[in-house]
Amino acid sequence: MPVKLTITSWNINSVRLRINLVARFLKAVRPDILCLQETKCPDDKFPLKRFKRLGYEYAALNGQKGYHGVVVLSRLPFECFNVQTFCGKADCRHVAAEFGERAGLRDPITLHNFYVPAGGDIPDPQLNPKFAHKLGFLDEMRDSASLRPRPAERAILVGDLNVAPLEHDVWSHKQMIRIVSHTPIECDKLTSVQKAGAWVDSMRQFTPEPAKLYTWWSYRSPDWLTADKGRRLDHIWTSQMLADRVSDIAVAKHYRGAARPSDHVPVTMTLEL
DNA sequence: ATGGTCGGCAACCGA
Repeated sequence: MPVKLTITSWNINSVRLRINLVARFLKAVRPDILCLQETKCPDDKFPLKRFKRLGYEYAALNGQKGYHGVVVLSRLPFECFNVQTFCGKADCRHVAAEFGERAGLRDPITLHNFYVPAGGDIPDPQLNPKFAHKLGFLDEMRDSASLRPRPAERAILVGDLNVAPLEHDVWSHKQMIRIVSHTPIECDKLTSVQKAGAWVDSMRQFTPEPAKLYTWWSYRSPDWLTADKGRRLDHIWTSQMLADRVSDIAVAKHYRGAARPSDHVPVTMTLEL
């Protein structure tokens, strides 16, 4: 009996400010699991009750005051969750939840939710410590044993990875090549993370190049829709084992046009298990 | 070539 599982990743840029927008999305799409980034909310102030009322009873929280913050919210119970830190910082940029028997799964699935550092404006690690941090973070991801699923393992990695690695993940490869998020060094490092864990890029499985594919449009462009100078900063990867179980990827671009939107839009994956 | 806009949180930092 095939079982459908849907997972959404969304950089919400303050979960408290946009709780009504999130609620609207959940009522419309009803994903089984919602992974948020940039919640900007300490765990003791997280609007758990609102999510419970919406049907999302289970939460794996990793938040902090003011900056960063990730969470996995779920309608299905998970077995356990854990967090990883990177670059010797306490930043809340990762949480992983293990879905298994309690969620009705015979074979368990590990779900990683990431918020990779944006890296500042100057694409030189010598001049810009924020860019150095981003590169170091990607190196640690590449080297992390928990991000290298065994061939038989079922794992998913989602999040705002803050890198648009492919030529058609940006509106103009030529004009973006010196802009942080699309410089060769960070694109190569993200590809190394992917290679090290043999991860499959689900979004590009469904929309191969040369089709343009974006998940983010800058707040600084009032005509974001017509200019359409987007970037694919958000990603959904699966382990080899799950790659042929992905039946759909949906980028909900219209949420960028909402009142007081996030600059990122939700990306939803459907799995047939 | 430059500046354009957000959110948190209360002067700027991070994006």
